[in-house]
Amino acid sequence: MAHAPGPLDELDRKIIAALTANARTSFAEIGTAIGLSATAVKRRVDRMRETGVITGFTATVRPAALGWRTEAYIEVYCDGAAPPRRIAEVVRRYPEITAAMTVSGGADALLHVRATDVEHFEEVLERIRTESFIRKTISYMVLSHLIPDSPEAGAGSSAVQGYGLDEPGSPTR
Amino acid sequence: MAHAPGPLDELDRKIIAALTANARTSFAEIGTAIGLSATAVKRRVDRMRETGVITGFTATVRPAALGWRTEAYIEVYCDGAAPPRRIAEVVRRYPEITAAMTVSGGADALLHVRATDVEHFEEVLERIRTESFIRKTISYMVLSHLIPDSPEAGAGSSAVQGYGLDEPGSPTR
DNA sequence: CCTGAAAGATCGGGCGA
DNA sequence: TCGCCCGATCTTTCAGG
Repeated sequence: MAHAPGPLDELDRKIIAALTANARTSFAEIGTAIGLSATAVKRRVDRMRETGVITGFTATVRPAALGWRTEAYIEVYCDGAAPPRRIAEVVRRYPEITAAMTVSGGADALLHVRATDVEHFEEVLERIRTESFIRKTISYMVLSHLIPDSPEAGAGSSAVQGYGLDEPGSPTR
Repeated sequence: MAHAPGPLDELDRKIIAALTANARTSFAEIGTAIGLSATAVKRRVDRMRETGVITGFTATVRPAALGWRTEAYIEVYCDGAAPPRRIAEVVRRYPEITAAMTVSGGADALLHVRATDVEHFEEVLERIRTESFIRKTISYMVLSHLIPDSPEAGAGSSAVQGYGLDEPGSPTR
């Protein structure tokens, strides 16, 4: 939680590369790969967590396997003074909203939404549109991913995920 | 790599929740938490990796700490027949493009881009705009994230990340 | 499908260079 | 900062219900 990132050397970067490739790689294995002892690797990892460079370790899951089969981005246009704080409060109430940010350009905010299916998405969209300060929305349904593994992880400062128990109970079947 | 996801029971979901919260949680700990032996937990995790439910384990990193301080979404409008395959090929050549997808709505594709700074982003954008089939682009610079931890991980079927050694050599300093 | 046992690897703290 | 040492814990395979 400290905040003194301090420059990372090449060893730190290699450690990060190893851990992003596989978060469960042992410190010993990383160590032999980069010419350091397991202890030294662990210390560096601890320090990077301390300073907020590494914000966590997470399993990546195929959302469809958990029942989230629909994905969309929503541009949000707000009334006059749209205080980001207000938007943030509202947005946090939706488990379907997995990312939200203010943006420059036409829209005030951009939301990333996951839903079980199109019906569910429509329901979420309608709920969002009734929020007091929202003037207009434009939705982009995601059709297909062009990059097999779209990282995007750590877009904010991710540490905990936890989409999985929120809503859908129907696996791939 | 097999593909027969087969329904997940509640135990599987709890294991996923534990591993997304912290990918380095030991099987033993997960086991005691959900009332299973470490062996049983491992077997279930192995199976879920096998069937593609869990696609990998990754460290989440604060991009700014690695030198990626600028983030944007780009709507791409293509000429006439815009074959997704063609777009995918091109898009894969850009290390700065961390996610790309085809979308319904006005635009043909939506790109997520990370750059070291605004100058770098402008340079990337200009390169993208010279691609043969692109007619028009609209950029949204990300100003601030409204959800502290925007998961988004596993948007596709993530297993490896690896942004970190591609370009920027300048840490936080 | 599960548990339990056992061998080897890993973790994590302490200590000295 | 590092590497080495060591007890506790974890991983992984195997046998058995």
